Amino acid sequence: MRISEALKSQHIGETVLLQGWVRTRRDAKDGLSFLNINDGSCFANIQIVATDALENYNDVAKLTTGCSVAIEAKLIESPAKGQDVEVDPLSIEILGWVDDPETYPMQPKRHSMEHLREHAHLRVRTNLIGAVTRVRHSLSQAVHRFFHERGFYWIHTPIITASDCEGAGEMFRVSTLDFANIPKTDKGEVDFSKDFFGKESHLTVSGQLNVETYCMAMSQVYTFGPTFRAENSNTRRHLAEFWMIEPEIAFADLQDDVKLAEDFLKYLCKTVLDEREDDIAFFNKFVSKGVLGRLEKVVNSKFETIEYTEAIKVLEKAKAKFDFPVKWGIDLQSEHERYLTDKVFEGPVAVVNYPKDIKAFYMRINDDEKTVAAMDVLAPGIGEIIGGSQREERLDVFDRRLEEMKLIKEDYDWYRDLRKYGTVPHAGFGLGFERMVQYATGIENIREVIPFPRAPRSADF
RNA sequence: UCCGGCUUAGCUCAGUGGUAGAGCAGUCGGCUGUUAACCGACUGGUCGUUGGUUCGAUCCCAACAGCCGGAGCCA
Repeated sequence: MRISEALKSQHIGETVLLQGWVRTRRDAKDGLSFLNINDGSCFANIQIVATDALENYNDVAKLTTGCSVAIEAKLIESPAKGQDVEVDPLSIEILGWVDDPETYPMQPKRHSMEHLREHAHLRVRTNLIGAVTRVRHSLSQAVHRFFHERGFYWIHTPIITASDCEGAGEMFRVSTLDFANIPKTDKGEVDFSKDFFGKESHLTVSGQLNVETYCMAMSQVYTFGPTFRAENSNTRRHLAEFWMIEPEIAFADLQDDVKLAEDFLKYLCKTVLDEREDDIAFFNKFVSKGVLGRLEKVVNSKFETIEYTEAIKVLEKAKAKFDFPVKWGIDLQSEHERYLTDKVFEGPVAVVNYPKDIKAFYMRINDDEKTVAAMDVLAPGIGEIIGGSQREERLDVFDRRLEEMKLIKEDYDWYRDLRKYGTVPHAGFGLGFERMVQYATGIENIREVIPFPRAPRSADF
């Protein structure tokens, strides 16, 4: 039986098999030891009251943090404060000792995040990373459930791409060429026709262009998978490998897109509150004091939306001093985003209709010819958590935009086909999954919310 | 990549131009059910790396690496 189940008082009196890892051992006196056991099923440990009535009590009294045990357990009402249920063990089988307990890296105390990262294979045995893992799981399940309940299809877009037009950042090269002997063309350039795919290929930076094709038949689709950026970003908000969720909806405009983002974020936050109460209580107490309130606020309050042009006016009138001067046409800097989320709205806010010059080629030109139908959802403490837009569905307008941005039309042939053949208004957005986990847990550094973080000069384990 | 700070015992941290300390962990002993138990003893360190200044460097200087915070790129 999992410990989460065993802790329910309805099982008192039952004899069950519990299996897990020792978190702490306390000796009350000679012949009486308390073991706290955790199996990952919930935040709480279960307490084992071991006495010298056990035939191997001498060994049990030597258990240290990290040892694995299997316990034939009678669940009883606890006579002491601190827990309702505890275990009167019939037997304790020691499955695995800890070699050299003094150097076991996961001690029952607070560790630095750096230390935990250096032992990424063991850090999940801590309260913190265990709780993150459960929240991350609940969120991923909620992502699929949300879309499934609304009739969206999950599209498995490719990880490897030879299309050069995703345009969302530096890419990792995928190649089977021999670095020591690279084939060259007559002009002395690398001859990618000799490479595995017959041309340059990379890891995807976004599944959006691919998922748009499926949207143009299935109407409501989404991707949820790994994404790669070779940017040399050294911040607490960036990873080289991260998971992204990208829904795409047909017969929809920017308002529909904002509404979808709002419903989605609310659904995710509500799920975490419903399913991971114990873990969120822990984060709220020890990691980030306000995280519970922030989640409840997202669930219970209406989403704020502000026009980019209005946001600029608000920032221009702001008493706060900004390092970057505010004027119409600039991209919002971190300090501006922070002012909007923390001072003006005190919660997540969607900023819509940005100047076209600072946004991507596929975004739909508004009637004013100066802005595009883009939206960014900004969250306190995270910054940009969602970026999305209504897509340009008019072929002539799209082609003009490509020309303006000096992009090569032929590179976008299959993407342009979607506008040639039965085009419809459509929109979508991207949500950085790890940023969502950060928001839900209050964890400061993104490297703590993914099991094995990949970042510049960092790909251990 | 840029700016600032940090790097000392297994962990979390004090500290000093004359080669180092605490708490926790560990080991041993004690304690009539403990809750990160408590009490006593013991064990434990080429002070991030490389070079320089100095009679002498863990301490001052430089470079490098890593981490943290901020910025840029973005999700």
